[in-house]
Amino acid sequence: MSSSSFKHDLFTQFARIGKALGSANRLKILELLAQGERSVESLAKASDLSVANTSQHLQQLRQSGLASARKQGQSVFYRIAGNEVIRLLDMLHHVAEKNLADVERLINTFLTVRDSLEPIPAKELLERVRKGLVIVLDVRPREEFEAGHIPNAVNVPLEELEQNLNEFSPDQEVVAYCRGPHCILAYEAVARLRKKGLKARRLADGYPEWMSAGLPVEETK
Amino acid sequence: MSSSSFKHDLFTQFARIGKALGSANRLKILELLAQGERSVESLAKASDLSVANTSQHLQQLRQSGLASARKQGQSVFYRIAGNEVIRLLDMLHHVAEKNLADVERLINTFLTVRDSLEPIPAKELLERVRKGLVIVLDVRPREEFEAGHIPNAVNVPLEELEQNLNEFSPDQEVVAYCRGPHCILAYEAVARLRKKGLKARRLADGYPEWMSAGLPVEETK
DNA sequence: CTAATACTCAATAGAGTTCTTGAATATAAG
DNA sequence: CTTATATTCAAGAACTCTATTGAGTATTAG
Repeated sequence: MSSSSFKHDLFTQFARIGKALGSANRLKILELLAQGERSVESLAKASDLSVANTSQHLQQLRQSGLASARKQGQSVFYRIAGNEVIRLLDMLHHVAEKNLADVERLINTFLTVRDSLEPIPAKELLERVRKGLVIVLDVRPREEFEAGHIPNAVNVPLEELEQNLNEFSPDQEVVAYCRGPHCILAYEAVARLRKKGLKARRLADGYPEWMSAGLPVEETK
Repeated sequence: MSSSSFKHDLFTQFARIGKALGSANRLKILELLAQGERSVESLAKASDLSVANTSQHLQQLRQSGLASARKQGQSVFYRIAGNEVIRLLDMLHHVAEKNLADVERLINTFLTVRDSLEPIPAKELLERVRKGLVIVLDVRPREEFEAGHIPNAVNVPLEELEQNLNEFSPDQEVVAYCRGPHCILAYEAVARLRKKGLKARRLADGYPEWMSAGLPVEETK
């Protein structure tokens, strides 16, 4: 059957992508790329790898169709190849949270206070926003925020959160969200806010889910 | 920052799943599992690997949370860990089709006749079914078919297609579908039908998309 | 033109993965 | 109790992947 060779070739191609997802360092880099375009050096610094090593990982990501690159001057800027890659990463997180006991444990121990950990559902958030009870924090990159966000949300990309921590009052509850329901940015924002003694929670879903649930949306023009 | 160790641990866990997806043979096995529960020996035969090797791959799939197992008598039956795994695989196919030129080329050369290759959109199919112009072929496993399918569709799981090829008349157009829009089962069904000289096309989307588009659905009780 | 910067390339040691082989274990059948 | 069947385990050869090192290339700044 000639189909078996076709199938084998096809699976070999799929495996290229799988392989690219099979290294913690590469996933770390992808996560950074998902926050926006970045140069090799900046990625190397942020992921704590040597420049040469980072460059090699980036080339693998490019060859497996997960990232693409643009040269400007002496710098090369890499970015996520498309939205489908972000959805693939989200599914990866989802499967990990659901099927790997270690992951659930990790997340729980990191977010220390167990009982206030529950993510807030979209509908509940909407009511509380209307009543002015919570500040909604959007930790996605600026461009994504501007393309559409939850009404009255404040945009503080994760990188800038540290510098803006003082802007939040300790009495006000903060609800953070980002892309998917498994987006690590939101987890991390919550963790950092809590460390500063703030009341912080996560939105149960991310922006795509909010949008496709038909909930109100605001755009920056 | 203690968060960096947390993040590293988390990515290491995610990478376990990535690694599991990073082998053509393991993906082949997963694809078989996606068609239904199977024993180690049967998987070994179907994927043309030694039993010991298959067993090792299956253990990796289990440890990475992609598959689970059940022992019955002297056999061990493995199955896909959950629906989220099927969606993960679908996203993997999607990214591959979209971002790897090799994959598009492969699919096109396999489905030989380029001009009749276009998948049929859901709405068009619905009309043609009403007029009795096409046979709709559901190649998913029996249980999934019974849980819900396109009205008047015929269920022939891919494994049984070869034996039932004579049931189709050469004048009747056949439209095959399965799970997601990137499900390989449908591609393969179309290829096999065409090889027999039948007029075969693929539905542009899979059953989940058909359902969530609010199109009519039939159940076997 | 020279130096500095940003990145890639090539070679390589060490670690990890794959597949094979043969033995070990568990269950069922005679 | 013995044998057959289905699966797993363990060890090892061949191969692939990762991170490091130092050199090489391209672009900009002085």
